[in-house]
Amino acid sequence: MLETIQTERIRLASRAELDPVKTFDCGQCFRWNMDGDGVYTGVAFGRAARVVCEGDGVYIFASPEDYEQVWRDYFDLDTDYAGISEQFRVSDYMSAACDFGAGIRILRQERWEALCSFIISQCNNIPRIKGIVERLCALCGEELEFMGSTYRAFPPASALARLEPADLAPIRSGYRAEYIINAARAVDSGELDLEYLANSDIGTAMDALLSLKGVGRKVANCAVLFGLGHMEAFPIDVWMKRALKEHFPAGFDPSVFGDYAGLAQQYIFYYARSGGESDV
DNA sequence: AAACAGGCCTAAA
DNA sequence: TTTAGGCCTGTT
Repeated sequence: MLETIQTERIRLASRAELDPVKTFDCGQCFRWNMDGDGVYTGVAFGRAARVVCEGDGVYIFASPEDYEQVWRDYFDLDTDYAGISEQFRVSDYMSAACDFGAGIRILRQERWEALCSFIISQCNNIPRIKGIVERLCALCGEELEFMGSTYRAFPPASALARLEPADLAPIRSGYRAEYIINAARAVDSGELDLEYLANSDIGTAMDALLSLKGVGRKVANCAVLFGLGHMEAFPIDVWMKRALKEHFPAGFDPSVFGDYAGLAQQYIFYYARSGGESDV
């Protein structure tokens, strides 16, 4: 009998500050699922939680300990996104993107989970990425109980380092299996120190990640932005390429958006993906 | 049925 | 330094 975790309902933020739908469905994370009418349940850092909207507030069901140790930081609640995004409004298009994406928060995800998830993401769409990640967790993630259901933690690098690529056949990740195992071994052996890279400059972190087989510029940028907390990272995928070409025809340098360029990237990306970019 | 996907790798100019 | 083709699996 597992011990029951005492969950409480804790206010996270206003809905203006944190929009769960945008935040969980903008493509940055893969383990939050809508259970119905705006209720999301997810797992991160080996803890499960449920996020709900009520009135103009967003609340989380979690233990107070988990809130302090995990969720407060995870949702980046001490950062003023609205204030920061003022400097992104360099054009009508950017203003529209900022307004459209208002409420998105860059989740401060687990380092290894972010790296591994974005290795999986290459040449895949979100439903398939989520499917592969769930099967990976089912294969070797630790079980946890939360509000009457069983969930699985994301497997640590050490658990995957022991496996061979062929062992990942059940998760159907295709040619990415080799990349996953290889990266897990690099992390597990200490050859790739993600904590160190989270605390070094972004260039150092990028160079280290790019040395991994199966990690190119796009995946590395996502890993440093979503997993290592380097908010100036600016991942450019096919959607971003299209949007930037159309709205910054003279060329584009992410550094114009400063230390939080990654947030600007999410606004542009989310806006482009929802098809609103042709309006301006 | 064949092409293409929220890249990356290798080989070859 | 840029480009083409292949890669697992899944969907259209």
